[in-house]
Amino acid sequence: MNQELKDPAPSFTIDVVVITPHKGHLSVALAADAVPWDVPRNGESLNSTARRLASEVTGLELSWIEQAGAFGDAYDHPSGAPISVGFCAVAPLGTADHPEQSFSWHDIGHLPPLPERQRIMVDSAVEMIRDRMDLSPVAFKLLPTSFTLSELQAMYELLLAKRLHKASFRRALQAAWLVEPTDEWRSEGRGRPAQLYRLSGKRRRKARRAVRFDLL
Amino acid sequence: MNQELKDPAPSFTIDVVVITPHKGHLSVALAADAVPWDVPRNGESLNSTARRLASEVTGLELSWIEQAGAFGDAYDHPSGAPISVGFCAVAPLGTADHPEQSFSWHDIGHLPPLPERQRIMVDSAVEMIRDRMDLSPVAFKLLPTSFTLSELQAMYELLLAKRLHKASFRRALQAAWLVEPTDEWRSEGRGRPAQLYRLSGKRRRKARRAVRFDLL
DNA sequence: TCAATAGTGTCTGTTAGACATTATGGA
DNA sequence: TCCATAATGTCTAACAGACACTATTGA
Repeated sequence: MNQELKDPAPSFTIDVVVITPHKGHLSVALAADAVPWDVPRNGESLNSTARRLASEVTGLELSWIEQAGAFGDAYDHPSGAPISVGFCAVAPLGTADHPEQSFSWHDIGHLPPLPERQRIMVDSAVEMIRDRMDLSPVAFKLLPTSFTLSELQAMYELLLAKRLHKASFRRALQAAWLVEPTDEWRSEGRGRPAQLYRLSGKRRRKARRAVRFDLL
Repeated sequence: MNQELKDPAPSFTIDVVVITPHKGHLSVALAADAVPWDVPRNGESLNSTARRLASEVTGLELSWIEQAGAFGDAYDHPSGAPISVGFCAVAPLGTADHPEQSFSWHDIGHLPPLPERQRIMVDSAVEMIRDRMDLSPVAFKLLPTSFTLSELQAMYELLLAKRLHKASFRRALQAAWLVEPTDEWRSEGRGRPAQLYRLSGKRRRKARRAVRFDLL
């Protein structure tokens, strides 16, 4: 990364908001009270720059990372660049338990003061996850590869910030052929042990949605 | 606009894909076989630059214009800039009937060769409209302020590229309190005249959507 | 009159959500 | 044993889609 301003201001930067669940909330990785950012190296694309940054932050190859857009109206940015391309990446549960050198994780509800442009980016990244979770398996990428259905539901509830109906949640999941059971079970304190599931690679039911008018 | 390269390559450009319905298809405005683009003037924000460009293209103040993201991996762009911020704007039916000086409208199914970066932008803009139409009144912005329900349905069918059920469409529309009738009627050739409606400014029903798993 | 389009009423299969019940472990 | 959690079955209201029907105009 290039967080020390040794060069003149670049023409644009790539900023990556890496989000992971931690202690029942969403957390974002920061370095020196700023969202990790860099500029593309020779011939590097926007996406591959973002992927490289994300793997530096987490030590993992993240499987969900998407562009959130260009941000330039707020000029406060560590680089001095006129615009920054913001990316949103998600890391699975547990990533925040072992922070990489020079990064730390912060609850999105209690962020330190950030450069204005990056504060807007973090908000956009969270909103982007919420908007896309019914079209993209982003909620699954925030969990380990195997998980209980209760954990999956809790993740949906965390992202959507509302309670869901257990039976309906599982029925919809089953109808979509989205998960498949493993032969493992997990006992978590009291209560009946839960079966572990994983995201199924099989064909999905074709989405037979009616037109909705859920406008604001 | 700044389509003649008199200055050195800017650090980024604003490109605006203006889309309007025309003869039963979607059309996009081009100038000299390129999507209109410019750079922000002194102190101009990304959004206001895009709005200015869009009004130069259509002669109107467009009410739906959103950023589609930053595009930089395809280096072919008239400006020579390393990245461009793409916007998608929609203009109401009829806009393409009276083209402004130096702009022309092209069916998105039969576009002339465009700079690679801009071809990707046009695809993204169309996809963006499709993705957002159930959360944003974008379909209404592609119609005049008053319209028949059949016209509205035809617009939804054009954008979604599939046929819709008439009775269901109207029921959902009514349940959402989305439109209100005017006292005007329109007779279009043969058949019973249709009542004109407009987008209602009233409170919407709160969207009581279940969780969907419409993943690919 | 026929043709064409607007608009509505009814039926049926599907589904979301409420509720209840069974299953299975730990304390 | 009691309690907590997993998992599932049943009922009901709401709704999408199919179909048929009426309404109203121009040719």
